[in-house]
Amino acid sequence: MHVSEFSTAQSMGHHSCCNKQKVRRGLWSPEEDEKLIKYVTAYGHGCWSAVPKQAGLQRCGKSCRLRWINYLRPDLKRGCFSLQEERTIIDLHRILGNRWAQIAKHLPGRTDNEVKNFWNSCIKKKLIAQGIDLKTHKLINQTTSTANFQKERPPSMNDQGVPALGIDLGSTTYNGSNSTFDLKMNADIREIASRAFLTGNNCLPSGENLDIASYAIPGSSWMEKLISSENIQFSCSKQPEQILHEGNFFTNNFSGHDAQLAGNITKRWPTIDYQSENRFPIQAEHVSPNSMLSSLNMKGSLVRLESKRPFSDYPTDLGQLGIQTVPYEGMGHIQLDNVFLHDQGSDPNSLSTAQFGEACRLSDSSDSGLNYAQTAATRMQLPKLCEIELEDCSSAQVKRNIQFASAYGSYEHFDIDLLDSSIAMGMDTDSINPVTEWNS
DNA sequence: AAAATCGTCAACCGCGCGTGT
DNA sequence: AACACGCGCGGTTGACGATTT
Repeated sequence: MHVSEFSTAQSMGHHSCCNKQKVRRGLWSPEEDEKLIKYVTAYGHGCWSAVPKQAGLQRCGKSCRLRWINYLRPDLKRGCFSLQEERTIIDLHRILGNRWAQIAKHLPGRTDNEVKNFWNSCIKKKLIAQGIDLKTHKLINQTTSTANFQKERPPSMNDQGVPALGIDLGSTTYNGSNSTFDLKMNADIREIASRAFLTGNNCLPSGENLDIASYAIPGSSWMEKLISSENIQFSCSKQPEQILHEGNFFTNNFSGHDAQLAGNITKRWPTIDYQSENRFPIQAEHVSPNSMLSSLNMKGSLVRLESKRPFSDYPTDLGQLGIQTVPYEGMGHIQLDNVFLHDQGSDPNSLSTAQFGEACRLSDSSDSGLNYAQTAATRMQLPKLCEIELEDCSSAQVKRNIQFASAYGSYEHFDIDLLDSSIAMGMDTDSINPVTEWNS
């Protein structure tokens, strides 16, 4: 492939947009770039197939489009991927597979091509070196079970890393006697929280009401400030390294909701990234409407709902669920956008927002399905992709989960998409007794 | 020092989907 | 209904610089 090469559509079988003209192929010259930039900046791209002619380029429209999207667009980030971006890619790949365009949408300034290249040239090797299966993201040679779930996840998800989640600590400075650092809620979770806390109704399925007053936030709450996009600044006389290892630092210094929030943050404070990035990314899993983070019992990443049949096939009347006779064979994969996930179920008033890229797993102790009616009024919308995973829990639990999912189906508010049923779920279906209780 | 191999990434290719005729 | 067209996507290629042999 050389810059000077010309070819014709007839001889090479190229795109229809190249049919009637000789087109250049290969790398773009600075002159070509300039022409394309000038044209698109002035007139927009409009119909790509018309661009080369208008811009005076001997390229096909497709090539112009690609060059613009992947290289010339002004909003591209360039440069190496940050650790945070890498984790986001891994987390999303676990959920989405090789859907690079979808993944790239969650990485501002990055293109699908860039993400794909990064995955193929870099991340892939790391995961393989860690013995992680590239499709399932589980450790190779380890059976699936509830107990093993945490261990099977990529290290980046829990113990060492931070998915793109709710709260970030900004840059930290230490002047020899004091550490100062900023806390800021990221845009995703702020949007969720603000709709729940401040606006209320527009985050609820139609016909439901939320008593906002019952979730009043203390005026001095961090949460309130964070939602309003303020930085919260902390200062203390310890070195950052010391703080990192003091699990009770925040709880000793703040009270009430703030202390609980802080305590949870502190516990999840990772220790490996500080030196290199001078940042404190935080894996704060959930923020609940009463301004607390959700229970520590939350089991990490929820994100997948599986069912044998298209979601819409499930009767929305919970009483009819017994219709399914072999619910697990050839399980499909349901992707729920705008889903709100219930916490472990102990307190219907403390529903938590499942964070983007993260999820709550419906454990055996979860009563999400059973409590559904009770808790419906406090559901709110999750603006990002979310899925729910059925783990190898009892069939009764699976049934509840399906009820839970099915209940969502009764709301047009939720946008439900059935993905390819061939997607490997990495699920140990043998450990489930699917039929006997299903019909009960 | 030269050749071989590796790694990265821009660019290409073919396919599928949506839309218009 | 059938076809043409444009677009976006994921898989793949190949140029080229870096590293190893």
